[in-house]
Amino acid sequence: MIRLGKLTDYGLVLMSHMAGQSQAELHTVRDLAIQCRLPLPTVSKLLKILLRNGLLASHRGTKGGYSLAREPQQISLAEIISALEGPLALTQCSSDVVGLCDLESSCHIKDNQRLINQVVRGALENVMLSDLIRPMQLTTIRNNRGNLVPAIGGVSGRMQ
Amino acid sequence: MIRLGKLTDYGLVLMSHMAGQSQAELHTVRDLAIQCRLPLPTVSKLLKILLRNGLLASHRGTKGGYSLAREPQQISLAEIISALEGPLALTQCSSDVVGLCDLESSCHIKDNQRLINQVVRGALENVMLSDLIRPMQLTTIRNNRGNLVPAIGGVSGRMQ
DNA sequence: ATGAAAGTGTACTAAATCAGTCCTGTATTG
DNA sequence: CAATACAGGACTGATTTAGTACACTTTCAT
Repeated sequence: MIRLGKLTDYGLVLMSHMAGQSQAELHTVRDLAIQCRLPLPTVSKLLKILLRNGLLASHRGTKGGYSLAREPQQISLAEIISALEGPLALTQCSSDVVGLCDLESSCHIKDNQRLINQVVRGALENVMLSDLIRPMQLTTIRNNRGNLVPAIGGVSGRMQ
Repeated sequence: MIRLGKLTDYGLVLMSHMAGQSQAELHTVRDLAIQCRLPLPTVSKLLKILLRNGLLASHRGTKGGYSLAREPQQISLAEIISALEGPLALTQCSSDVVGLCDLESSCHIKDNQRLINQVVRGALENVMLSDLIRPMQLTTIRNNRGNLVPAIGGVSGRMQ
């Protein structure tokens, strides 16, 4: 359905791992690689990307390492995923040149892409990193059309 | 954010085009290719896939062609996208072999992937093909956590 | 001070995936 | 039965992704 790259997958593993421990704790690339069973250079690469996108904080030198920039419940999957998948958004419209698509009025495609993107992003913005490290349950709510939409519900029921 | 392949994009163009006309109308590959300005073999390939997934009906022989299998408001983007993107779901977990990820209890990754997938799919299941062929507006609703979630609202306001 | 530990940035290569094309076959109509 | 149009699968080239390597900077401890 939605294809997350392997690297993104690894990124989620790493972030989840760090989220499972005290936020301030520093994790070296080496430790993370060992603990998460991932190749070290790859882990390094991922952490750099996550750092650049403001999801991690780093400390250099001996005793250095990475830590989460914010608390797990303040970091959404949308952030992690878009950091790692790049800001690619959807495929560029069939043609960036205008006037090729001469249908009467159709080809709202570009708008639609933006829309689809927003819908998906919205869904992912509501799943937090903290949701990944404890039992979850998927509940449903009704949208303004009356259809059921899946939503995350923590075990502690923060319903309103 | 989410990468739809070029082919999927084309597929949406084709489906939208057909949705813009009476449902029963037959469209030949050739006509669709010309009208949508897409290469004919590619259109052919896409229609075959959409057919196999039950989104189109086909009629062979002279005067044959393709038509929508259902009404546009009965076909969700989730169906179209997953038909074209394949049932790939998310990347297979880092290892299909168990016992490699030896963290205390972490690595709910597999579950999480399923969850993320469900959330995204849920969002896309509520955007219908018919939504793509007329002005739309994106509204928001609150989920059970109190966060705002984007949702599709047709111009005719089918709020409840 | 100095050296070891650890992050930072960039560039490159191999592998996997995707887009696009072609060809051969089958069904339907007139 | 011939023309039209769908059906299925195989193949190729290009793009993207994964993975790796290396040269550099910062920090800490002795």
